[in-house]
Formats: sequence, C-alpha cells, structure tokens
Amino acid sequence: MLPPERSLHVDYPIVVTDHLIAKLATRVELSAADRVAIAALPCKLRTIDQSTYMLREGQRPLRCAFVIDGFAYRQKLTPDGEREIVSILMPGDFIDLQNLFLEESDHDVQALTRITVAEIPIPALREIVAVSPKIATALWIEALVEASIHREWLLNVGRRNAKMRLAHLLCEFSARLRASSLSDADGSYELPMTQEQMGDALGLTPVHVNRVLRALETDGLITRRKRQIGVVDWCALRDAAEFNERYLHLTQTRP
Amino acid sequence: MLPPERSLHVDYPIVVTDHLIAKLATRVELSAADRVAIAALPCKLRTIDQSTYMLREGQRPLRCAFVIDGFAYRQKLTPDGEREIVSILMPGDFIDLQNLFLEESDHDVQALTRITVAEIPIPALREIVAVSPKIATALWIEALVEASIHREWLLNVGRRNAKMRLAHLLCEFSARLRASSLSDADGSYELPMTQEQMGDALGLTPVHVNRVLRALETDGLITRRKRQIGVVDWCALRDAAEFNERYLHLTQTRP
DNA sequence: GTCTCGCTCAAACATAGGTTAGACGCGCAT
DNA sequence: ATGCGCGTCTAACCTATGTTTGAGCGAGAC
Repeated sequence: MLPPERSLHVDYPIVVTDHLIAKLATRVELSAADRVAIAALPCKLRTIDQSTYMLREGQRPLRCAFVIDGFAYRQKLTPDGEREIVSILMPGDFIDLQNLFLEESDHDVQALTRITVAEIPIPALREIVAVSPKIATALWIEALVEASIHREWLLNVGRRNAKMRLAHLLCEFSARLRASSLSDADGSYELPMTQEQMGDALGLTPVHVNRVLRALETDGLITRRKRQIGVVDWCALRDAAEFNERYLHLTQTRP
Repeated sequence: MLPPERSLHVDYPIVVTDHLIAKLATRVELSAADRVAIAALPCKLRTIDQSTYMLREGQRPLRCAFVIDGFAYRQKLTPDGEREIVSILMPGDFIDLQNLFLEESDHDVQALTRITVAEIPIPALREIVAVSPKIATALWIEALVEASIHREWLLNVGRRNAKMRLAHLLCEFSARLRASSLSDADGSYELPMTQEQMGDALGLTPVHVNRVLRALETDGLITRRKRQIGVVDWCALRDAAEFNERYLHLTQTRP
C-alpha cells in the first residue's frame, strides 16, 4: 500500500520508533526498557490519501494511529447533515487513544491532507500500558491534553464571536506547530483547511469565515497568500483571540 | 471540616468504598485484591456548600474527588467575563481525573448544589493506577467518556439551534440520571441549574433559554414545576434533540 | 409580617451571523 | 486548449439570538 514517497518506508523501523520515543519522552523520562518495548511494538507505516475516512462512528477500532506527517481531523455529524470538526490532528498526535479502552467510536476521523501514520494494534498498546507505568503516564497525558483542548474549543464556540474564534484557531495552530517545530521561523505556516472546514471547526458558515478572514487581513493581523497564513502581529492576534496557551499543556512533563 | 450532616461520616469507610467499587465495577471486573486496594485508599469525605469553588484554573490540585451526592460543574472563563460551563458532574463522576497527570488545572470546578465528595490524594491514586491494570482501565474509561461528552457538546453548541441544544441537554441529564438510577420512574427529575447556568452550558443567553424552555413546554415535550422537569414525551424530546446516547458509552465494560 | 435577594418571565428593539445565489479563478484531466 | 470542479469571494437580504430593561414572585432573614 505504500506509495513511493520519499524515503520513509526505507528506514521505517528507525523513523517510527524515533518519532514515538521522541514524543513520549517529552512527557516522561523513558527507561532503557521502555525504549526497547516501544521499539518492539508491531507498528505499520501507512500513507492515506486526503479526505479518506480513517475511522467511522460506530466502528470498533483495531488500531491506534500515531501521526508522522500530515493532518487529520475528528468530526461529528448531525442526522440532518450538519458537521462539526472537534479536533485537528497534527504530526506527533495520537489518533485513537479514545478507542484504546472504548469499543465503539463516537466520531469519524478523516484525513485532512495526505497523511502518514504509524498504526499500532490496540492489544499491543494495551499490553505496553499495563506493563510500563511511564509509557502509560505519557499516554494519559496525551489523552488528557486533548480533552483540555476540547474544553477550550467549547469556550471558543460557545462564548466568543466569529473574529475571536477564528483568531483563536489561528493562534492554536501556530502554537502547536511551533511546539513541534513545524512552522517557519517568521511565524507563517500553511493552514491546510478550506474555509468551509474552518467554519465547521468554529460553528460558522463558510461565507462568514471568508468575511472574517478578510477582516483580520484588513486589520493587519495576518497576511494570506493562497493558504499560507502569515502571522503579521502575533501579540495583536493573540489579544484579539484572548489566546492563552495554558490549555495546551505544552510543558507538561513527568508528574 | 465535616458539617453535622446526616449520618454520612459515621459509616464513612463502608459507604465510600461501596460507591467507588460499585462505580469501577461497572467498567471492569475487579479482583479481590483490587477491592482491598480500593478499600485501603486514604480517602476523606467532604461536604461542600453550593457555589463553592472546588478547584480554580491555574491551581495545582492535590486531590481527586469522587462525587457521592450532589452536582458540580466545570467552567472556563474568558478574560472579559464570559463563562462557558463545559461539564456537569453527577454522583458517580470523578472530578479531577484530568489532574491526575496534569499539574496545572485549565478550568474551574464549582459546586452546583451542596455536594458530598470522597477526596483521594493524587499520589495514592497514581500508585493504585500503576499497580492495578484493572483499576487503571476503569479510570481510563471514565476519562475517555468525559472527552466523548465534550465532543458531543461541541457538536451541540456549534451546530444545533437553541431548541435542539436545550432539548439535548435535558435528554443527556435524563439519560445519565437514569443510568445511575437517580431519576424518578416517570422520567421526571430535578434539574438543579438556573436558566443562566443552562445558558452558559449551551452558549445562549438566559433570556433565550427562558423563551425556549417555554416553547418546549408549549409543544408538550416537557412540564415544569419549579425546577422539576418532567419528560412528557421522551421520544419526541429525543427526536427534537437528535439525541443518541451512544456518546455516553453507558454500556462500556472491560474491553 | 415584611424586606431583601435571586430567579423567572416578558416585551421591544438591535445585530451578528446565516442564507441564497452567483461570479471568478485556478489546477487538472482529457 | 478547453472544460470541469472545487474553492474563494461578494452582495443582498433574512432571522435566530442577543440586549436592555423592568415587572413579578417565592424563600429565607430578621
């Protein structure tokens, strides 16, 4: 299934292990045994096309995916076709931690861009969690941080106006990308979402997203060239969004 | 600190243990050793007055509380004073699982009614989680279910209109209370929230909550006597809310 | 008993954001 | 090179929900 894409599949075991270990090591101090256990995980690298469903509501997931490259999102659908995007997943995020211990998915996961993930069978992950308290802790932290982001999004959608919401989304993107060294030095980055998807993440219509995006540009807070977003004035954008990155728990390490 | 309230503190060890074990046993099969370990937890019963803050954003929590009786909620505040209620906590819910592995709280917790909780020191809880995979799994499930509820609320606030939102909140309350046998047989229950609090949970203003509540009553979906909500036509209410209890994962047991 | 106080309820008016409907432009398949 | 499809952008119009304000009312304090 692997398309001829860069060299990822050539040095696969090393790359995947490195990514996983690097991620978990930001949260806890891994012992040598932990590292060996992670390296021994039977994970499979997979590249998935844009828009492909990676998981559907109601399904019983068998694998947990760790994002190596690209973006995905979680969405929930209303019976009458409304959509809400409830999470954006970036390199370094785990996609199915919720399904580690829940048997039936309560939402869909869809590839936002072409995406490469490492898939770990759920039983193997449960095994390692039962055996290594350090690794279990690191995964707990990841899951709890995602819940914290959900809470901030609830505040965002429930109590902020369109301009603040959008600015907040842009700030969060910027902060998360910066935290994983994925944004350019000047703070600009590529936002791989359509305006409709942004609307679905913010509880807005695409035409209103368009209006507000223009307003942010006119106000001199951002620049846009195609989908490349440039943060012109980080402080102003942060203030416009009332953005405070505490909820991302970026510095949370081994408690 | 215990006020002279009923007899709760007299038979405290048995009551608390029973509640905790009963809760965890709905998720996993507890071994005899697990039960002993839970019984040995150094927990403290505490009753807290309505409106008291149990935890504040930015604080480092030292204890994890398990609700025995009464209600609480999580809230997030905007710098300019807007509030969003992001969770309602009922008997049988854990209040600080997020802070089991995160050092700084990202939200406030406030007592909605007079509430009685069992407080477990975080280190003791971490200890038991490291030692018993069963108990760890049960707590994982609790935390993951709460994240799932966050997601449903995001859909609710982001993509449903006021009537559906409110109907959805009422359905969730009803379903959760029923699941812990706390509602009356006829499906009516006491909703201990003011209309302003409902608004804050739904991203609405109190006056609009009032309008919609009236409309739901006029439509014959509910009755109200003071704060007692009667569900007149469960099916109609469920349909009006597009309510599907899957996201509550009520039947999720030992995976 | 009556005085607060907090909550509910209501009406009149204001607006942020939704809806509908196209035009435009760019990349890609043929 | 042409046409198609998807995303962006705009404008005109509409409505669900917010805002402001104040009256009613029940429960507890004294």
